[in-house]
This record gives sequence, structure tokens and C-alpha cells, in this order.
Amino acid sequence: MEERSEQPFDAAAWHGPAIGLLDLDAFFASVEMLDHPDWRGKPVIVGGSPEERGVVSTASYEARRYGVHSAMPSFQAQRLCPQAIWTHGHFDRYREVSREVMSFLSDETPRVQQMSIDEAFFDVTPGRWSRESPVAICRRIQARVFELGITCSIGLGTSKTVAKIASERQKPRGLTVVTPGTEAEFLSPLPVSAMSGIGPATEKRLEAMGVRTLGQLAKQDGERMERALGSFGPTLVLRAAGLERSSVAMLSDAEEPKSVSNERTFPRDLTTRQELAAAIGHVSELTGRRLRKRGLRGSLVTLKLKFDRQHTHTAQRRLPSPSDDEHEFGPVALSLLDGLWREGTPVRLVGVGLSDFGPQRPTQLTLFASGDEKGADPSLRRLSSVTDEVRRKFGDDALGYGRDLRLRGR
DNA sequence: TCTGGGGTCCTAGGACCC
DNA sequence: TCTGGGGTCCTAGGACCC
Repeated sequence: MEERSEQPFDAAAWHGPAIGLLDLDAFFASVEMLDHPDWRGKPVIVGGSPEERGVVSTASYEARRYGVHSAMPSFQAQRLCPQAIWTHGHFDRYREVSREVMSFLSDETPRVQQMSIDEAFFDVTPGRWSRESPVAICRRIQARVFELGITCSIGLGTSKTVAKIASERQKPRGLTVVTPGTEAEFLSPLPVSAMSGIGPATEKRLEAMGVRTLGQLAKQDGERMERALGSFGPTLVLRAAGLERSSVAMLSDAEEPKSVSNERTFPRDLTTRQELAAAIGHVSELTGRRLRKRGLRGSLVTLKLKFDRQHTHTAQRRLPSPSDDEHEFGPVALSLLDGLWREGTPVRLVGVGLSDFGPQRPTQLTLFASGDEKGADPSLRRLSSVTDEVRRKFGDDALGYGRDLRLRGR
């Protein structure tokens, strides 16, 4: 079942779909070590600093030996591994390396479904695009990634669920193959939390029903699960049994985003209206920039405030017409403040998002606004694109509205 | 010193319409 | 005089993923 030996795998012996999941090992940290040769072999942590209430995004394997892991609060990571090298990360560079890796997958099959910057499913079912053994294809992909100076782990099986779980069995640089017919044997002893889609809340509910392993979940009655867990319940049962048949999407049908947002946690809580207004203005500007970069205009504005670990509230308001300009949607976000916040309550996080993009209109080049447009002052709209342009040329820190300077950390 | 930021999807209650 | 039930949309919150 789990392949560890070097036995070659004959394509003819593979029955059914062959789906792989590639996962780049400690991706952000690995790219940093590639770009900073003197960091190799040392504990490297990518994430927010302890002073700014950050968390660990990625820890190198050297740092993991000290107990540091993703999502750990940075102050805790620093205590466990004081000698670690810290960096906030270089996302453009990660995207560049990611694109290259994804191109290796596209060289093998047209069916590549990217799940995140460091993860993708790919379909290498024998006979569909090549007669080669799926295992040989996975080895070739791993070798090409290695040539870039980083490593990846791959899980291979007859379904996405199996491939995903398999990819996590041997890291880093693992290739875990679950051969057709051995799915149940592979899945059944694993805890339900091993399956993507089952988080802490669902795990607890299943536990209360006496369901702890995927083998037990696979035997559950679909209707009982639907009553207990909602519409997702029956799907979970199928997936736990290794019977899921969802296919890998084509590279071309990349989906349109449904929302665009920015949020910031501040080094210290905000308590005054003035501070909150400045924060909403700043975060709105970040969201506006991202919208314009992607050519999206949204109609629904969401303001999000986080008061403490447990308490987050959101409020929404619809714009008269879709917008990508913070001078239009920023004041609307600010207008939602009073519904969520009482003067004096400390706020640790402020977020502003836009959604409901609908069918995007072609970029209008006309000087005359059409009748239904009660947009912002045209001079403000021009200001937004001018500042975007300055940032493209001189970098993100070149400009800032005066009222935001106080909140711009570091 | 005390858990980030970017998303997606689902659910439940209320409003509204027929 | 009184009011069912289904569909749809909106809103807020929660679970989950990387």
C-alpha cells in the first residue's frame, strides 16, 4: 500500500483514476533558504514578529525540531527557538517559484487544479494523456522540483481524498502511493481529523457520536450524518470510504474570486473613534488597491471588527453601484462602525472587504458617466489610480495618506 | 508576551412576495 | 375576520483550509 521500496509500478497494473497531490515542503522557508544560502541548515521562521502579535506562517524543518509550527503565536516560537532567523516573507518571489512548479505539472497533464500557492492536484490516469506509470511521472515531477533548489511531497491514489492524506504521510520529499484497491485499508485506521474538511468542531461532534476513525465514519448511515452535520455529512461518509469521485478541474477553468478583503491586527488595541476611522481608511485603501490590480468592482461592503479572541462581528452594506475605489466604499465601511462598536471598546483587528462582483463591466474609457452612475468625485477616482501608479514605480511605502502614518508599523 | 491574513462554503433567521 | 406555505433574498456568524 504505502510505497517505500523502489519497485517500479507498471501503468497497466493501475486501475481507475490516478490522482496526485503535490505539496511543497515548508515552502516559504525553503525559498528563503534558497535565496539566502547562509541560512541553510538553520532554523528559519517566516511570519509576523512577536512584537506585532504575529503568528508563524512557515517554519523550516530545523525550526520545527524545536517545536515551532505553522499558526503558532510568534512570541511562543521565539521562546522555543530564540536563535531563529525571522523574516516577514517575500510573496512575489514565492508566487514566481510556485508558477514554475505548476508549469512542471502542466507539462505532464492538462488536468491541474491549484489549491493554494504550495499545493495542487493533478490527474495522471494511465491511458488518458500518457501510457506512462503514474509513479514514474510523480518521480519525474519531484526531480524537477528538486532541481529548483526546493523539495515537495506527493501523495498518489484513486481519489483526491486519498491523494491528499497520502501526501502528508511522509514529509519532506516523500512519495506515498496508495494502490487501487487498498484505499479502505489505508484510510480506516486514521483519525477523522486526518481528512480535510473535518476541523476541531466536526471532530468533537463525531466523537460524541462515537466516531473516531475514518473506518468508523465510512460505516455511518448517510441520513444520520446529514441530520448531525448538514449537507456535507453524506459526502464525508463517501470520502472516508475512499469512494469519492470528484475530478480534478482543468487548468483553464480558474475560478473568479468571490470576495477581496484586507484586515490588520494592530500591535495594540484601538479604542477611540479617531483611531478606528484611520484604521478603516487605511485598510480600505489596501482593499481598493487589490481590487484595481485585479480589475474587480464589488457591490457589497463588509466591515469586520475583532474585539478579542472569541468575539468578531461583521456588518454589510450595499453600494448603489459596484466600486473599486476606497473613496466610495471607505466611507460606507465607516458608516457601519456604529452598528458594531460602542465608544471605548478595545478593537484588535479591523477588516474591510468587497464582494458580489457580478458580471464585470468592461473598463469604461468614456469621460461621461452614464446616468445610473452616482460614483465618487471623478477627481478622487483619478487620485486612486495615480497613487497606484506611483506605488508600482516606487514601491508600496512611497505614499500614504497622512492620517494613516501613525498606524503604519515598523 | 498571550493566536494572522486571505479566502470559501454553509446555515439560520427574518423580510418579503405570491 | 383571519391567515398557510413555499421561494427567494439578505444578513450575520461559524467552520474550515492553507
